[in-house]
Amino acid sequence: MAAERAEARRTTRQLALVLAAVQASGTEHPTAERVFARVRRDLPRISLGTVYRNLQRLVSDGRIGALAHLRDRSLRYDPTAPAHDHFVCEACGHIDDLPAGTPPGGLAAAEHAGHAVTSHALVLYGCCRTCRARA
Amino acid sequence: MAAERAEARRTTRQLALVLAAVQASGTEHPTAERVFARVRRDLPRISLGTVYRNLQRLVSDGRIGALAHLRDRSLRYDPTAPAHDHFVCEACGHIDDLPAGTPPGGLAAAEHAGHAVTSHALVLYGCCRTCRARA
DNA sequence: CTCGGTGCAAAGGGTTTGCATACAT
DNA sequence: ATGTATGCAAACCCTTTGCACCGAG
Repeated sequence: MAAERAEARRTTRQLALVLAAVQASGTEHPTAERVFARVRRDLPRISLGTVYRNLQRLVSDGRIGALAHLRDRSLRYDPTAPAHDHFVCEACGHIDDLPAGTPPGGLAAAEHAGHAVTSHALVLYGCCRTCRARA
Repeated sequence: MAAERAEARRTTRQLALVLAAVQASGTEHPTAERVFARVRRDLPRISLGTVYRNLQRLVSDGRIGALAHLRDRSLRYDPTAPAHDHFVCEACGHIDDLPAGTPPGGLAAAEHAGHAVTSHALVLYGCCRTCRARA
């Protein structure tokens, strides 16, 4: 499920720029399309396919994180690779990172059922600080 | 976010069978395709589009639940409408329901950041009881 | 009789893939 | 030189939609 073989992987301008775009995205959690738009400013001839391929590689190499469990089922990327939870504002769509701290709620129940839990994905929904102030 | 107007909704054989199929699915958490296959046994001429439309309606009417937070981004349906968490076995793919009990882990952090949390989705991943026994 | 639901088929969008070429090693 | 990564475009998958007909109320 992680990188298996370092293999003969080349360092291309495309890969570097895709990584840079995600790293520079802060808390935006960009979609592939958005990363594409950003990288395109420096490399106008890059293709969406290449962006997807590099994004995939960076994720499986553990260099960036992926967010694949949002309610709208969009696929987003995260400069922070280690697993952590997220808060999604239903008003503005902003996605905030949450510290990975506490263990997930259903853990005890799952283990009581005999399952071994190795990871989890948690998304909180609500109205963010900014939107609440605005209302 | 829920049903807004009862309106003039008709009870068709298709709707009833789609509901029945989900209700009979136990803990399978079927995809639309699977519901389609099942309903087709009784109504060979039903179309996938109709299944999707009825599934949508049943969800927004709160008669069944939807699971849109899986890592593989598949969309699944659940006879249990009230929100609850899930455990996914990475070995066999089985999805188990977890009691809705405890509040989610990052709650305190999110509220500390000034966000108002109204709901959440939690999916635990690991190896289920059965697969562990098998190994 | 009405108009909401259905079947069919085509459209959509987001992501992946095949292929010839370009380029990192 | 060697073979990986790229660009392009077509293919894919899953879900949604448009439209004419059907049938529940």
